[in-house]
Amino acid sequence: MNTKLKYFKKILNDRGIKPTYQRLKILEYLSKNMKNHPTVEMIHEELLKDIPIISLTTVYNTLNAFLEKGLVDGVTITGTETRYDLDASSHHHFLCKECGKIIDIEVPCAFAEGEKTVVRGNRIEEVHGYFKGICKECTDSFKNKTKKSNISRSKTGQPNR
Amino acid sequence: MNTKLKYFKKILNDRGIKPTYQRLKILEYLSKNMKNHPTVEMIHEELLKDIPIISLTTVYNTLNAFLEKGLVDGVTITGTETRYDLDASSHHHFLCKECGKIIDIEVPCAFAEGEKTVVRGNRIEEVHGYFKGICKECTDSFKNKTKKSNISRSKTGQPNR
DNA sequence: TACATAATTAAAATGAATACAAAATTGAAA
DNA sequence: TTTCAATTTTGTATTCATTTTAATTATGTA
Ligand SMILES: [Mn+2]
Ligand SMILES: [Mn+2]
Ligand SMILES: [Zn+2]
Ligand SMILES: [Zn+2]
Repeated sequence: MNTKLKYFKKILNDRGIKPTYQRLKILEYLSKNMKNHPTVEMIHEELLKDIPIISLTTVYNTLNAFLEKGLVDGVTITGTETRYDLDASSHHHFLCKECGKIIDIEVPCAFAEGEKTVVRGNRIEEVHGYFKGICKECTDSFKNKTKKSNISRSKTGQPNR
Repeated sequence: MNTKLKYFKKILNDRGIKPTYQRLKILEYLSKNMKNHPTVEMIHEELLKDIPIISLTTVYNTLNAFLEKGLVDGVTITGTETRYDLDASSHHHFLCKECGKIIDIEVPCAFAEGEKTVVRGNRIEEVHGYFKGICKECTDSFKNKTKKSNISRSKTGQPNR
């Protein structure tokens, strides 16, 4: 049997989740898409290629099971749907308003690092931090576009519209 | 005319929002419930007492207009619905898993305070930070319950169930 | 008054997530 | 191997927040 799947099997067993085929494939997908923070829809869509009859409900059920056992984290940042993250350690995210991608961001934060577990008397169990803005790549590609149009203006002598 | 409503009228005018009756009342409600972070439903429910035919759509429309003009902030923290906050300055929140309330939390954060506007090359436009856990009041009332049952046990000699 | 524009409303549509019950699978015990 | 209960998967229906659409109403101006 696939050595990777054996590894995933152990992970599920360790968390007290019975390792079924669909659960293994969902876990496999998550591990391959660590940095994508996929939606339920994305996971389902992709798995349909391998398991043509896997139901959306199963993906929901599985992810909820994973959530309960702390195997994954749910990232609610777009406001419309939950994104799933196999990295369940508390870390920050950045959502690009231009290209829509969600990336991990490392920032110094005593709360995320678990150094402080209480704020003003309130006991912290979860820390959620994220930014919205324009990502590096989108900023750069905008600069490039501007530069190009400057060149074309200098050639034509026409102002940009 | 109500002096407060005149004040709200100015606020809307300054933001380029035509001050209609329903908009003024929604703004008034928000100002009275600053610390509540109400849902659309809560706002609608309450306003129905004053304006028996105000529609849920109008509340949605109005809040979306307020959001666009930066008059309010949308707090998505429960995962199910948006909570609205007349304090649009970026600040942290705490959601109590026990009693469900959402409170403002002041924490030292260079990003929320606007000192840093870029993280690893990505341009920040919004900063969102919140915690989930057990609030001070709920923690205290749990302690009290425990203490009480200890007293009652010492009186009755019976173990707690 | 008449017309244009904007705001409000009710009704319908959308979309993520859950509830539910039937069918399929699993894993022992007999 | 057969049996049988427990668990999982599946498809469908439903819920719930929010958006869209289109009709109605209010507002302002010529
Ligand atoms: Mn992440
Ligand atoms: Mn607040
Ligand atoms: Zn981008
Ligand atoms: Zn509480």
